[in-house]
Amino acid sequence: MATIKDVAKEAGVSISIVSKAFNNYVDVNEKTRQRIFDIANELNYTPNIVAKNLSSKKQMTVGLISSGVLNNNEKDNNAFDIFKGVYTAVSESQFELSIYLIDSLRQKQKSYAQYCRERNIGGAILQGIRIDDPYYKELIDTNIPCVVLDIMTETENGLIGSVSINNSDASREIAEYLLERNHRDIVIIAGTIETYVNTERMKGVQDAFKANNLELDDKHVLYAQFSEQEAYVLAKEYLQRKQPTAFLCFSDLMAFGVMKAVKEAGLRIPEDISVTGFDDLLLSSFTQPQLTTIGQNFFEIGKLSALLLLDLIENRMDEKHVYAQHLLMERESVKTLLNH
Amino acid sequence: MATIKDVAKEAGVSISIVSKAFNNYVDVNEKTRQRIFDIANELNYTPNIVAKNLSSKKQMTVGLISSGVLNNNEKDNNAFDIFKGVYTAVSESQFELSIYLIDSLRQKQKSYAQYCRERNIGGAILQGIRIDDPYYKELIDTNIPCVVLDIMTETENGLIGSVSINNSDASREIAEYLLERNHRDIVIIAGTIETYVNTERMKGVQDAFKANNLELDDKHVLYAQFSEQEAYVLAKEYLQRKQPTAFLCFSDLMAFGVMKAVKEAGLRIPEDISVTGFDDLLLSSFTQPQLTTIGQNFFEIGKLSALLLLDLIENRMDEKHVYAQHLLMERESVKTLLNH
DNA sequence: CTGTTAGCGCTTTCAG
DNA sequence: CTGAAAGCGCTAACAG
Repeated sequence: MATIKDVAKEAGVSISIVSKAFNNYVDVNEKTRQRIFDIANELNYTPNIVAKNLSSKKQMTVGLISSGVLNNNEKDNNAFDIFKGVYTAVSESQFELSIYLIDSLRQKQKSYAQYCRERNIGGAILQGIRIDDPYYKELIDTNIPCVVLDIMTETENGLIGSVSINNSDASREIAEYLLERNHRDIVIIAGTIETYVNTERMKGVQDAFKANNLELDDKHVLYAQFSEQEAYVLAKEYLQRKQPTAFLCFSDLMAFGVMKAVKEAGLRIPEDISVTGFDDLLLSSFTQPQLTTIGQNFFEIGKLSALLLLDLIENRMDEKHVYAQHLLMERESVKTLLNH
Repeated sequence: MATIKDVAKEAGVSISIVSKAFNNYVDVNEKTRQRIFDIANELNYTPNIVAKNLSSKKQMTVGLISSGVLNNNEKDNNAFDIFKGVYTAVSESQFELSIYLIDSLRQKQKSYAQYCRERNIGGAILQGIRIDDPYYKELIDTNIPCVVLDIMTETENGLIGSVSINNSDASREIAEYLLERNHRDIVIIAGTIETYVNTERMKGVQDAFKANNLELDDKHVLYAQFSEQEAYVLAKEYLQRKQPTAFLCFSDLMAFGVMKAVKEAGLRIPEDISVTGFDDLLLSSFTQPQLTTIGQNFFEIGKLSALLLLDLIENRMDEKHVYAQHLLMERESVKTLLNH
């Protein structure tokens, strides 16, 4: 393994010149630089990132801290798309990417701050983290720049950014979509209360109702913890008592559960009951019927968050929250009702 | 940021003792060790992995080099499962994981060997790599231990392992499955010729045919490059001339293409034509009809390959090729024909 | 333009 | 059991 020393010796210069040559310093004789490169090439030399990292006080790696991936529902590979987006953006920068997957099942989980300190991590992207996660708070309170996905942070630390779609807008759109089609008896399958995403989506629904001079009754809001199974159970229960014209679900996964319950109740979608989702999972275009839902581009979200993080690290960000685009994917699970 | 120095000073010992305490050396006074830990805790000290990596000559990180992930078909998230498996195994070891995603579209791609050298990588897992990849050859020729997935390596380097299902066995099984159901007019939708996986699967089919005293006609083998679209085109073409009783496909993706062609030809699956796949993608249980195929546990494959790599690195491997389990997933796309 | 020197934070002999 | 010292491969002043 050739080191900088070998190159320096072979080229008959000091190692600092070699270092400078490789770091594009201008004050290096062009001929010397060329000779150094030739020799480096010949020796198959390439600067050691680990050493570089240690000696330059700069932190050259960013972390992607992701919770719930390992024990995730296999139908949900959004995390993979986010990862690909992050990777793409980071690999085009000078930074290295380090990945830390958390798993509720895994005990010896170390604190995120410690994880970062150990690796000289200069900034992190947090995904799937709950706002009440103590490690999250701890990390935010360090001065490590962070970008969080799908949660809104409440600290006044200048180094926090966040990326998400505009959840309330998206939610309002899909609620209005149902309202325009004359649905009035809508059941909301919400996720986990007190979650940022849930709050925003709730707000969107309420806005849409208000805009139509309607009132959203609490009894029509069911909290299914973003779980397919839970949604299935709640919808099944509900259907034994009443039959709404539509279920508006805060995630596709929950919509799948609802669809199952509806079908088991002997009802047809969308003829008897309409269903909408949120996320646009891969499977959502393959359900029977295909699910009308809100599409998020997770690859893009990953990319945006990495870009935002790099901006934060270099202290030249314009805005701290960036919204990713969303799109109402109109498919087959909603029926237009007759106006009466 | 507390360093080892701070801890040493605070504890009134030399840094070498602190180092030893943290590395579980036995020759450290138990009381000293305890004091060091207490102080470290108090100071929020945690050893810096980068420095550790540099000073100890040992290589503490393994690489996952993965090709074709970024521009992959979105229906295919096997790479993600492999990744999760690798991550799981590596995170339970003392090693760090570094990921390198290649993309045919991406030019400034650096050689795998260089990638490893730059990061002090002590061993790598290669996924989605083609055997004729020049960088692959280069890496294999270094003495860096490697584990390759789904290809068989031909070098005599003692530090190469490989992991895959037993492709010829699996292929034979699914061919026999069709044969047992009295299919005799079978068209093989093969992948890319000269590919390890393809060769093995071909062998399996041939074995099954031979065992039944049948001959496989070259005219019944169509090479679709593992592409859904290509398979669709070839099957469509073929169906204009002849109508086999079954299509045996070397990947689920190609099976999807075939299914589309069959349906477009106005034929029913499996009533008119049976179809089988290979891989068991998530979608394969959601197609109409559900696809009978060979299931691979990619998470397990990832885990196995990481374990094998760690073994190789520590020079205590028993075998160089490990087979992962496969499973014939019997679903709805094959019909049993009447014996005549 | 180039070389010297002092680290980065840690591990690892080698003495004591 | 403990400490001093050399060094991992590189960067970054600071002189010249």
